[in-house]
Amino acid sequence: MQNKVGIAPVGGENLLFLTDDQLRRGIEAMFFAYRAFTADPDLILADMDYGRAHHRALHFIHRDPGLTVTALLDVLGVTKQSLNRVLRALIEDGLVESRVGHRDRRERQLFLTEKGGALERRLSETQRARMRSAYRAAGPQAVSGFRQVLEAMMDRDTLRQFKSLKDLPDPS
Amino acid sequence: MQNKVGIAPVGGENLLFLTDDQLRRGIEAMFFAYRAFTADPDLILADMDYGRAHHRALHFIHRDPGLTVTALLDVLGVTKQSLNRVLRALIEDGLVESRVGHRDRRERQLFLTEKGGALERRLSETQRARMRSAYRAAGPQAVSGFRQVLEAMMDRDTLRQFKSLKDLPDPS
DNA sequence: CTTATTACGTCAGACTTGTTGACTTTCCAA
DNA sequence: TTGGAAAGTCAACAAGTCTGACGTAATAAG
Repeated sequence: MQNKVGIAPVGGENLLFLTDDQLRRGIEAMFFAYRAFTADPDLILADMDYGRAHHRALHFIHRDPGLTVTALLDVLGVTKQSLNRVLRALIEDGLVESRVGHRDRRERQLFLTEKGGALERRLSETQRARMRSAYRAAGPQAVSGFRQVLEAMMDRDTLRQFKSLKDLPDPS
Repeated sequence: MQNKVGIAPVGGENLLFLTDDQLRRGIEAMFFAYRAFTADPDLILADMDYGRAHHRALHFIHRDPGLTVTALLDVLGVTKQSLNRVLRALIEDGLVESRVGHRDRRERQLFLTEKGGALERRLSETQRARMRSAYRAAGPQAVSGFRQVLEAMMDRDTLRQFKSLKDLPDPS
């Protein structure tokens, strides 16, 4: 079951890093890094009545203004009932605006209000700062590897979703 | 606020990758990759009455058999009330054994039973398989960068915790 | 020896985030 | 005009987290 040898059975390269122990270290690094990664926004959100779910909604509405509820549902991978509660709170508090779709009027298109944009910036800036610092410390080559491994970890559908995310049209 | 230029103000290197847009892509990659990363164990756990919290407990008991409840609390970063519920279920179901500490009899030392070890292996093997495949696809240099960036993202205490984790004495 | 502290366990109550299932409303399209 | 898709709503529940309070046992400190 376990690979005690530390050399992959096939493949000509030096694959010492594929020992179970090295893989376990990678798994643990993901666990610890993700916790650190979410720590800063969580601190801000804890003061308000919001949680991580609200942050995620704000993030994806910011990066693709006017997206429909279904599209948001898709990218977040939760049920509409779950998202609805979050969205309702954000709309009631005036952070998100829900407009009737102009092509298909059944659809709702979501936009951040000025207030919503302000909170999104405040949240994402802490996360960007951490990421920027990590990128700077590790260097360009490491960043490239970081991105390569993360993408290779995604399943087909997730990767497709990730790749299809458009660039920000207007970095406000 | 936003860095539209795309070149870091200081630093002689090519720091194009530090634009806000590149940082946002990194943030999203973390989000999607972490979701994929936990998907396989979650599927297995869903069948039983267990969740991600049980998996984490099994993982750290496996990697450091005999650790005390306080030590586990520390590494997981949750409250004892939260952990207690998880631990009680695992002990009642015969996956974890809690022995009175031989040095300090107030302490409880935690061990996996054979049954617990079997589940831990089943869970971690799916995660290792994904990580192995990602590592193989990305190559050794990318793996090195991946690890560097993840470590650079951790805060001091988390990094200290991560570094202090011992290697597995007996990869059973 | 008495007292304080530590480690652990437990009970109660709350919140966030997720789930299913059932139902209504709206509205496009055949 | 009617069927079906998109969206929203309500109810009930579960996992996992939290805080606060309390009890017990064992060690450490005085």
